[in-house]
Amino acid sequence: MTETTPWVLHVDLDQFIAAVEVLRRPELMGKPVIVGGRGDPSERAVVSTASYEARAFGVGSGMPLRIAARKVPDAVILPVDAAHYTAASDEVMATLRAQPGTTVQVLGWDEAFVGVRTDDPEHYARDLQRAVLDRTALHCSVGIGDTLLRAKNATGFGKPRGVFRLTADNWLEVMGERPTVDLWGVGTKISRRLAGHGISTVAELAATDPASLVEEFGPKMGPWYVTLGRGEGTSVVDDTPWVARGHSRETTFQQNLTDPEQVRDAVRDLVARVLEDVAAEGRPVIGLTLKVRFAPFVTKTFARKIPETSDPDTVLARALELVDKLDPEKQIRLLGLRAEMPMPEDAREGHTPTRGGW
DNA sequence: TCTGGGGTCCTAGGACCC
DNA sequence: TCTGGGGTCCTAGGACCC
Repeated sequence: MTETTPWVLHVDLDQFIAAVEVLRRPELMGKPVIVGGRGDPSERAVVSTASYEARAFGVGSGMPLRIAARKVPDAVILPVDAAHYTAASDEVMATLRAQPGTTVQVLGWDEAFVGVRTDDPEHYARDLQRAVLDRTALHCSVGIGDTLLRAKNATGFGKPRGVFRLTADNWLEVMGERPTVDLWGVGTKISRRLAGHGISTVAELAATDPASLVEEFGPKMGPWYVTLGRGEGTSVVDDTPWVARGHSRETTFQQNLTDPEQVRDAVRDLVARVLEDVAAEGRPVIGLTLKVRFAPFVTKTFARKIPETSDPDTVLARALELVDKLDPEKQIRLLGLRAEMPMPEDAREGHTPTRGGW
């Protein structure tokens, strides 16, 4: 073979948000750092990222900030500074794109797939880690795979600061006995439903007849879960620019809302904020979704298509019509508004229907 | 312990049409 | 009068990811 082998690398920054905060406040090095909400543990908020020192106390992403603060009394709790993380992320992604021969597919602030041709992917991964560290002073882990899925699942075994390879050769050996919830794309709900069919491990899922899951999960998702169990799927890293399908804003009220007029005020505010993002792209609005969380934790959504418009007053009027569907007796703890935008034809073309980031 | 904010995609069921 | 089968569009809801 004269051509070198194509590989998928999954680059994942270690404790990204906490690490970025420590960089601009070196005195925090080695301390338990928790970033979340507005940095006030008495408010309704959750942990975005905890440093490894804080994780040692059992704190993790998604945990209520209040609980995290209780677990680590001396933790330094900081507010989320999205603009700062975006800037740091851009530096990291620029570094990846600057490496010879790479195709970069960004998944979020702190991770990306990198497609590359090489006969020594471990060596390439170490070069990548060094380049990122030299330019941004941030450490990352790298998963190597022959599919996106295997690369993504490999990264966890390399953390922190390491490299791990997962291919068709060792997939079942490494992943086979693990619970299905460890798979990227399978959460707690699906893993429980799979268990109801006698499928608990990755190996069991991989050995399942795809057609047998159609009734439970539908024509696409049933067979797709078997694909996940096998670690298969695409090997193509896709760097075509991302086109937003919509924009949304949400607010959680510190005290539940009961007054309908307050709800209308909140919707006016959300419309204004959503439209800022939509207007920035110069695209019209074609649909609205109002998402409401009632106390304690029940979510309802109300959606409607609307004639294409860029007029803020029209959007506001339509949004307020959705508000009228709410039961005024119910206490509201979260309000979200999403505006959908038309997809350009060329962006829709060739788009692979996938979920959860790819 | 009590659950943020920003996204993506899939499915079911009803309305409507031929 | 009661009925088929196929298709599309829309709404609501669910699940997942970072």
